[in-house]
Amino acid sequence: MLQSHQYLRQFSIKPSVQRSAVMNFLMKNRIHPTIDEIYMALVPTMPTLSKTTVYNTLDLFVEKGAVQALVIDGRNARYDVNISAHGHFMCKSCGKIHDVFDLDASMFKLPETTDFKIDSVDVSYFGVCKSCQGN
Amino acid sequence: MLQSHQYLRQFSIKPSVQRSAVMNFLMKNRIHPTIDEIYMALVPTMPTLSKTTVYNTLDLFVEKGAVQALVIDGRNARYDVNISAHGHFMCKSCGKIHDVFDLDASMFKLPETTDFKIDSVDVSYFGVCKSCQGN
DNA sequence: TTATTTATTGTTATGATTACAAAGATATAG
DNA sequence: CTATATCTTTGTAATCATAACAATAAATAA
Ligand SMILES: [Mn+2]
Ligand SMILES: [Mn+2]
Ligand SMILES: [Zn+2]
Ligand SMILES: [Zn+2]
Repeated sequence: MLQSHQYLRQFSIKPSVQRSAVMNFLMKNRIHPTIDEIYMALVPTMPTLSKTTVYNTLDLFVEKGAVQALVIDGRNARYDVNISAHGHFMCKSCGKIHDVFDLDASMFKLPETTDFKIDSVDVSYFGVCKSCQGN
Repeated sequence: MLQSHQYLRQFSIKPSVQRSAVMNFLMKNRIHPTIDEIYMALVPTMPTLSKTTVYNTLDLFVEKGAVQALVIDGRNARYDVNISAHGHFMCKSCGKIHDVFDLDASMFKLPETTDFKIDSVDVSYFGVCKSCQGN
């Protein structure tokens, strides 16, 4: 499997200890985590880690195109190391965010409107996930 | 043109003075405003208006289905009285949000995945708008 | 080594949203 | 009409995510 520091170099990001740790977490926990979730997961083994560094790191990753930021959650920014075109589903009940891969590729085509220079597309679904439907 | 208080009654919302004013603003200013923009626009002519009331009012409108909340802006919630299926474009430079109507209807069809009970779909584009491309 | 750049940290500020209780307005029963 | 219950608005305070900023530390270049 591709190591986090190798992946970072592909995007011209110098792999510091903190950056590698954040990227490693993203690669192994593909749950679209928030800044706080990343920080809370890493700080036990990196006691000097600052949340500011997590913010800086993710901003850099997005700027360099190594991860994508999701705006599906109105409250927090969420991050996805899978930068391929795919949709997301957010459960209104448990808040978990799932990938939606079975979308037609045309979903991510740009519309005919030429007034805008479009860089990225977000396709977001909202509803109730399987395990929450029982409640 | 449909009056705001008539529109509210269609969604079983009692039209108080504040609610009608907020809805009237949304109907006449289809710019996907934030809570703060709505409050700032109304408070000069309604000096006792509370921002809490604007929050409560928009929450009620969304709950009753009279407006849709957009998550395209990571910072603020934005509201749209146009509840038909259409996409949005956000300019990274000026922050303005434009409607994208020329999307195929299939964009808003639900995917084959049956594990999720899907209530709504958001299609959001990000980039630079025409007038900001000159800079 | 020394100077310069880059990365990380901690503190503080800002701004959006929520929680909650009090006050005011409206509707309804008697 | 008047009392009572319900709905609506208001104000304050708390919470929480994020940004700004300066100080420290580490890495790199000269
Ligand atoms: Mn994903
Ligand atoms: Mn719109
Ligand atoms: Zn769920
Ligand atoms: Zn613009």
